[in-house]
Amino acid sequence: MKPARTRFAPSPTGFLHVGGIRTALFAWLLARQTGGQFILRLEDTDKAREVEGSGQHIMDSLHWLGLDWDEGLEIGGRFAPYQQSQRLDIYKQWAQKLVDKGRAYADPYTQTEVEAFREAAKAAKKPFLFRNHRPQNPPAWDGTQPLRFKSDPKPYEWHDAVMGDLSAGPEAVDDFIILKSDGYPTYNFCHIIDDFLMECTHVMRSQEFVASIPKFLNLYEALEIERPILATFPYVMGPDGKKKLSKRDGAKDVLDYAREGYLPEAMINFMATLGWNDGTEQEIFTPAELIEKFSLERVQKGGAHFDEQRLLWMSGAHIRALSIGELYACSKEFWPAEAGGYDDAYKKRVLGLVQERLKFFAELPNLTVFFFKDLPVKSSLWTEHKQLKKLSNDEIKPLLEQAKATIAASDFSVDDLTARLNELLEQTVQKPAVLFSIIRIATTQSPSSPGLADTLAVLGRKVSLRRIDAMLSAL
RNA sequence: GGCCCCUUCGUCUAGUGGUCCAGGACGUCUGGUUCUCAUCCAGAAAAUCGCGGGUUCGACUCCCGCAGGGGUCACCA
Repeated sequence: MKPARTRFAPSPTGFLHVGGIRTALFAWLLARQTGGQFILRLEDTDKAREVEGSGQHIMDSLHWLGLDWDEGLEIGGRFAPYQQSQRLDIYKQWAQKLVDKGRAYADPYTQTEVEAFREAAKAAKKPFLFRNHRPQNPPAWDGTQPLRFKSDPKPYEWHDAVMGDLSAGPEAVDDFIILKSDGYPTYNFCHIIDDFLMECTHVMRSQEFVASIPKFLNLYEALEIERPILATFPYVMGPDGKKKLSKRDGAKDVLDYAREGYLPEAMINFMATLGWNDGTEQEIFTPAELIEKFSLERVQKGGAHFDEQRLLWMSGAHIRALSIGELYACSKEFWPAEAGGYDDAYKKRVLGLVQERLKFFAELPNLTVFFFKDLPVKSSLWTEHKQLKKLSNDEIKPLLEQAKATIAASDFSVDDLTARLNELLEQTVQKPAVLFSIIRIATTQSPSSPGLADTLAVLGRKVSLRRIDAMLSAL
């Protein structure tokens, strides 16, 4: 496959959610797979909608996920600048070419007048076509009026790398504004210029643009530029309902997942398999595998719902696949405050015990506090326990005393602890559900914990016995 | 309303005329793994393949119609 030059061209109107960044991911995947380039371009031509700081926020999101770009914002490149607001002269030149060829004209109407045309069309239940109102003798363009493309309506058939063969009639082609009266170009115009100048081989974007593609096709012809490969992605849908994932319906900022301690490779895996699969039964992919196996042809045509459960499962699966060293490196910012005084070796042992129950790192404090801090005695743990609620304190106390003696005699290796605990089971003729629960609750004061012997071994003699004593005096 | 697109278990999907009374995964449920939670293992329930017509010996797969859903018809991208 020829090296692909793909691009991600967001507008700085806020944060990126999973739906938006999946588009970036697919474009990146293709560039990496073919040994091509991935370009990051900022489409900041709408000053009104621009949100301060979102350019940086978008870059942060891409950085976190490891979607690195070869040209574009921050780093520049052969076709700099990569920010459309700094390329106004370029668009003006290209627009002038169109004017010279008689393929663009000044729009003489006021916005109110155009709005009236639109209303009339709507009332007549007809699609609005500006070209039906194309002026006979448009005024000379002086830069203060919007400049419109003079279209050449005709039917089109084209191929989309994802959607397949598409077609539309001439009614899909209309005169649209290419330069606004404020001097800024519209997306419809400048993305075509930039993609051409930046030598993009593929234009990958989401579904809302399909209806405009005939217009773009018409413009490519007028500009006499070869059109790139088109690839249109379906939406990522909200968890319920039929609407696309959107900020106003609570879609999260991708960086929220970073803050909650999801692994970037898990997010990538999740996003990639939302609407794509390799045809095998493989579910878990590393980024490298994705680069190798991704293909536009296997992207679904229909929208896929965002499934939080699946994300959680996938995140846990990626966490489980990490070595302790890797896991530890990722866990740095998520430890409970009390862990500050403990050394790396201790924390790694703790991590080893919770790795298989961790779904994302923000869960770390809840899962591990008791390894760092004596928790207050919590009576509900006894009263709500299936087995223990049937026992009185007088029944529990001697068992815990015995357990204390047993544990005190141990060298606190997991094996020795296990062996002694098993002996105790026989001596007391208790079920593990009773005996182990008593010890577990006494030493952790938590509703759940890793296995008892493992937990005690990490806690150590001093802490274990201290907590048992505290429990004993509370009973 | 015109035009365009989409439609397989709750969800993500496999499936390109017979190997599919539809396979996998998430989730759910059941059981097991000496305690809890999780992991892991085993098993179960779960899709009349949107509906109706064709074509064919045979259709989830091809054709036609319909329905539902979505998109679009901005000096937003």
